[in-house]
Amino acid sequence: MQPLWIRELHEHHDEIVTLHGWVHQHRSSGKIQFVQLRDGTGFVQGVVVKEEVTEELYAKVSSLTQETSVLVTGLVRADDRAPSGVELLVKDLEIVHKTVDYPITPKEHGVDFLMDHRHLWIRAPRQRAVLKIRAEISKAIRAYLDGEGFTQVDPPILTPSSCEGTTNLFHTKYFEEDAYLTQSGQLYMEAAAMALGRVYSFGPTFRAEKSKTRRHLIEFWMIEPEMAYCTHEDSLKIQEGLLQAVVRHVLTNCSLELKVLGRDVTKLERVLEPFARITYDEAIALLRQKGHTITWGEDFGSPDETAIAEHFDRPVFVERYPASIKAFYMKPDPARPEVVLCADLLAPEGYGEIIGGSQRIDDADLLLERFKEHELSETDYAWYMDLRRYGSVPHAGFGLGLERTIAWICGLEHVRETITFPRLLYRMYP
RNA sequence: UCCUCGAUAGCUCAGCGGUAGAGCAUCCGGCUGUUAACCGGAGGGUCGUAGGUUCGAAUCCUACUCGGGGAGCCA
Repeated sequence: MQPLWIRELHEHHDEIVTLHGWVHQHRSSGKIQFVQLRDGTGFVQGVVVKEEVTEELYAKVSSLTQETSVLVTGLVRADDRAPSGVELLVKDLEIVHKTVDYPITPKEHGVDFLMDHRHLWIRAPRQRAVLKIRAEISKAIRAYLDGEGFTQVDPPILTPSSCEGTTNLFHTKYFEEDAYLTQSGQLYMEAAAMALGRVYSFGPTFRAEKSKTRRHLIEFWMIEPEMAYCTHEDSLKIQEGLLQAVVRHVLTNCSLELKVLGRDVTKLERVLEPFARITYDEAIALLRQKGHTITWGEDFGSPDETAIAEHFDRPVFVERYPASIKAFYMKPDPARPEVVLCADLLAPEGYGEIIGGSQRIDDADLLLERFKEHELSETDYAWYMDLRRYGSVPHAGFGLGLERTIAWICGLEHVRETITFPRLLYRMYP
């Protein structure tokens, strides 16, 4: 008999079917046994009644251990007493591989232990739910951007130098030359936008920072859209539309997973309303009002960002920062050159910055000036200057942090659970 | 790099100067509707490592190792 997936069971009530999967849990009550079976698509309970099966089958089921892989044949029937509403009355069972001493028991475990067993931990219902939602979020991001006329472009991962010149990069050799793992594909995406109009990258990014907080990974994924003939305002509309589409997609397609995670969906539903917006100036005033000591021209610290985000029940754009604390390529506000046309999007509930974006400098002379101010090599960036020499246009773009977005939507304590095998400070195993 | 907390049974922890404990997991027995099942029994430990104080150290002190949370940096 061709095995079915558990997610297909609802179409096979009162039929004899075969499932293939793993024993998630096993309970015995003397003359009746319950086997929780999982196959990656869902969970279902198998029931074995002693007086209805052979002694041999009953004994075989008695010997089942957690995570033993099995083929199970039985009758599908609805039963309110079963956790999923449907259960399988077991008629036959074949052990594919017997598991002995599975390390992750159905009790509490510490983070260190779980991370050491990440390759097994991902089998747990909560972890499965997060990875499932991650895949759906990725899908929704691509669907939205593709629908808005974007083309996916893949920038290089090995780069000759830093894109923004600030953070520490992972160093490696490129034959005789020095090379670094990318920390952002943005500069390349600007070139791609001039070729294809609207583009986005979707890939891994590396930061060799010794960050050790719930919001940081050493290796994480970023989506970097870049748009030609686009202003700061246009970019904010795309950012808002993108996140709303993502949240809407998750709410409609992942309700089971959100339930497993215990996520308060009313907080997510609020995201479908227009986002809050505040300028850097207003944010400084707000922080001083809340008792933070900060003066105009200083960058926000982590506690500052949290305080701003907590003030709103939706994501909030903080825009127009002082030019002096932002990246060299950001375009000054023509009405107020001391600030730049940029915005960071802070997620609600303390999940921090999930988007950073700006309109880029399109004037060659101004960009050259910025190179000098930041002591950047004109020869290294000659190709980037070319974009302002040959048909320069107003353009803007942003970077969306995938893992922070997932952590926020799933309501997780830490970004490390949003990726299958997180690369963390002092942790590269497994 | 800095601040802070921690390391005791396979796992989660209690014990905080006087012979090493519990729950879960494992094994054995019982139970016909379990939902992290329940009930009874058994096995299981150089208390992270190295020094020091003390009649006596898991417990106090020092250093180191490993890890958690945070700062800075950022998505």
